[in-house]
Amino acid sequence: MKLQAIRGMKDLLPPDDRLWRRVEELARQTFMAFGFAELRPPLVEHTSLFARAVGQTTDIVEKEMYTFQDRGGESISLRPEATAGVLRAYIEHKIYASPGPHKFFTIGPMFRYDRPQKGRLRQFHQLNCEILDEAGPEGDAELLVMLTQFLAKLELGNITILLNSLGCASCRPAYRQKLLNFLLPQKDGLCPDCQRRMELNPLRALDCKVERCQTLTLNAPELPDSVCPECAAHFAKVRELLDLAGVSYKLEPRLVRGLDYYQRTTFEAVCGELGAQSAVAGGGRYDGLLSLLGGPDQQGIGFAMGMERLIMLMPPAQEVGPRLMVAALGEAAYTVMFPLVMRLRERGLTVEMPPAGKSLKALMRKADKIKAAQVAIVGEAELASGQIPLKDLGSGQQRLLTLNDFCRAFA
RNA sequence: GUGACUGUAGCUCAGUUGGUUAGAGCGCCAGGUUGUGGCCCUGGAGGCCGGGGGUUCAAGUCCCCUCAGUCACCCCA
Repeated sequence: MKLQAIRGMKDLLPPDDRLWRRVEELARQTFMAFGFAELRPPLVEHTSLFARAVGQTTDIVEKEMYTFQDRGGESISLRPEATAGVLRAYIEHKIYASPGPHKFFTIGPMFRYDRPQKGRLRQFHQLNCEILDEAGPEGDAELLVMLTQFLAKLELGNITILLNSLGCASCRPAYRQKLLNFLLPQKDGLCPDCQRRMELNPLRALDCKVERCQTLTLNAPELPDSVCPECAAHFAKVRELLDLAGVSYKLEPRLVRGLDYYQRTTFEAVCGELGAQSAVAGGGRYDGLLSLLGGPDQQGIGFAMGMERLIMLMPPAQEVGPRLMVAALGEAAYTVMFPLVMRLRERGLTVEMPPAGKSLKALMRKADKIKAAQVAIVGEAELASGQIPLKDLGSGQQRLLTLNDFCRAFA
């Protein structure tokens, strides 16, 4: 037996649990203020759902999914992203029949069989938001404002929003051809990856990291100049609303998303401190995806944030000790203090009471080690006098309280 | 899937051209100190040297394989 976590999958250990809770609580609070409700799809879906939604030829579907047969012989997969499951639920439960827009958020683990590195795990966690049955640019803007507000509340700093428009089903094919016409004559000069990209997704050649490819594509046609008037108007309105809301962003004509379903507005939130995996959030509009999955002819837009990447940008978690430690010297003291401690806990106070068998020195060392804010020492003498010393470990000050006052002190 | 670097105590790391019984600091436990912690002193526990194979009289050290970690490519959040 291998006593070792699966590669690329990590245990969440204290004190980091505090960071995770803070992110999740802040996310729920922020998303709900914008009218989002939580939708939790299963972690596993039919493989065909992801193949259809994410794109048959994407790397995610082709080589990164955890796919296996269940005992009934069906091909099922661990979700590599959240949108597909949310849309499936939206269609299956006919949520589209009631008036939109509908706003959902999903928080949880995603799975991709990648080679682990900084900011990249095989089980990672995303905060995911979708607005469905929303065709107008107001939805795009609202979502981006919400994302910006959330990142600001986390006080991460140094994050840039990159914004682009990919065009729609009617104008993107023309652009794609225009780009291919530009790339084809210099195919031999491009890196092997870009030559492959020309087959699969030529737009990706635009953000290649190889210097030679960047030089060769310097004068390549760019998206915002090539989209149709409708897409251009949509994009202009999104930017106008963002300006009104005071959201700053950077236009990035070469920003391309890797999932097939994105159209029109796309965006990414990046931070240089993260190393190679610099995107903390990414998303965009996916008009046409609902109908592609057999749903209604409604539009949608969404984003996902990588929780591990957010947390890497936060200051490290500090151990926080209990508010009070009761040091009971001897069984008699323990018996008296036990019900009191239980009552304090009932009120929500964090209280520790180690077993009675230890020496005073050991108890005091423990109080220090667990960083208790205050210590009450109770032994034979205190029981006899009815006076309990309560010591503040920060200031070193000590005061005497009766048992009654002691309980009241923490009310 | 490709490449580079790294695996020695709970943690951070030493360990010589291969050579006796593998070390340090921190942490942990106990004592110095019989009811007041942090500092100091003393003692103690704790190691399949990631795993397997090979070379050798002899391997933590050299070679091969493997697993894992880290970073980068790729991909993406």
